Amino acid sequence: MSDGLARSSRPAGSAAVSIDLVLVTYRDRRLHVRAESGVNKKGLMLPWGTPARGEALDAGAARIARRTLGATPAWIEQVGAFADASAHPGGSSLSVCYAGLVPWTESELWRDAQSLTMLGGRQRRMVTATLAALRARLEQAPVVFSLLSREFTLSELQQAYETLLVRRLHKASFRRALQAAFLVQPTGEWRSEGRGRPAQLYRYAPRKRKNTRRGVRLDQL
Amino acid sequence: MSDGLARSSRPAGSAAVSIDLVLVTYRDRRLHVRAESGVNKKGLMLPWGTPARGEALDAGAARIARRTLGATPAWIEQVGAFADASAHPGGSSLSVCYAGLVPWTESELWRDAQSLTMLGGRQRRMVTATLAALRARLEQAPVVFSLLSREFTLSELQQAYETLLVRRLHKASFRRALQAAFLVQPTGEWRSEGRGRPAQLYRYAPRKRKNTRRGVRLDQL
DNA sequence: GACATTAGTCTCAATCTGAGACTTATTCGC
DNA sequence: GCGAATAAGTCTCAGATTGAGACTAATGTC
Repeated sequence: MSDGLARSSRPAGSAAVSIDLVLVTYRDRRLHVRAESGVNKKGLMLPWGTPARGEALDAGAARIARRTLGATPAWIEQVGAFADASAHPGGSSLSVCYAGLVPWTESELWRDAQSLTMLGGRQRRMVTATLAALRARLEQAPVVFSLLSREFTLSELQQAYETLLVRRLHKASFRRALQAAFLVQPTGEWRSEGRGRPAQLYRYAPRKRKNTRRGVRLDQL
Repeated sequence: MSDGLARSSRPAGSAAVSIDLVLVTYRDRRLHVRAESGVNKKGLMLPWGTPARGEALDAGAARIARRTLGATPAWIEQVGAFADASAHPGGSSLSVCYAGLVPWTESELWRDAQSLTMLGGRQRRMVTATLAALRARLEQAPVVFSLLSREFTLSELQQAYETLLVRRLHKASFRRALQAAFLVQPTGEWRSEGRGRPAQLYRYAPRKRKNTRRGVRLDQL
């Protein structure tokens, strides 16, 4: 039973619609999500808005993202529609959730993705669904590269993958796969991060390569 | 610019919402989608409905699927929300699309998934998105098994995979992978399909097995 | 009974993978 | 300045995985 739908005085099939964003960034082995304090200072809420007249959903999501971040996310994609009983900060009964990925920028508004218990039920579910969707999409779209700044070290890249996958990867294998996929290009510059040998900087620069279609994987079913 | 939204006289952010189903089945190396003739006998339309008061989206989709098929689909999952300018048979401005998978049953209403040009623009996009989503989900959820009847031969199973992936698979490799994944169980019965050696019948019966986590695949990026 | 047809199996070479050790380059503590 | 600590980047190797293609098995057709 959807409180939102029941509460409204609209005809059945008509609903107050919101567009909600899960803006994700990565830093230091942690994912962060943009959230600010809620309507009446109680709890937190995700950035959200309402589709303008005649505005497509994607365009609306991009607009709200720009309003929130001051820039368009490196990657944005719809996660799905959510309409459960739990309340929405704007009182909408149906929310279309979008994931937006951006490189880290300094801000108070990033919250650790783990500790988002202060979100409302619907928005909390959206965060969970978004993170699951990102993990599932990892191998099909440049999700991880959208989370990093334009130049990054291979260790950073690997750590970002490890964070999203919640498991460790083998260094040599990871780099071998990366090399075989022609995904990155060294910039020629190096970054010295405190102690240890300086790391080569890379840039995401995917190049065409022959389609290596392999058999189906059935082991996750 | 969304005609649907612009046309309506509702306040911004309020929209007529529909739930649209892409009911998919498989037979004989072909995918089929349920569609019937449209509102004024013009063109085709997907089964759709309107969320009931206080009804969750998933529940609504299941209800419409039952109404259409007389039974609950083997698998049902949301594909996403669609709200573009193109018209919807019910005039809704926002449609939440669900994919529903069922084994083949004889009916006039199945249309070849390729030749659905007579659908409206929005619903045509939904079909495309659904098929893409199914292909992407193939390795994470028992998509293919939901398309087949309870008992099937391994050749049928492989052909269904080949249809969804739009490429051939190697017989021995496919069976090896299947065996390693402990996904199916022979029923002990055999089916003689005209000429050729009879095939053993199998049933989908996934068994627990140790998590074989492999490195990331980067070659699809 | 020969042949076409489909199911199911087997072998083998090539490729891919993960473990772990190894080399290189830098900072830190003294 | 020097050795230890630390992190980047490379290498080797054995074992697992893969695809090609041949091979055997069981059935219907002529």
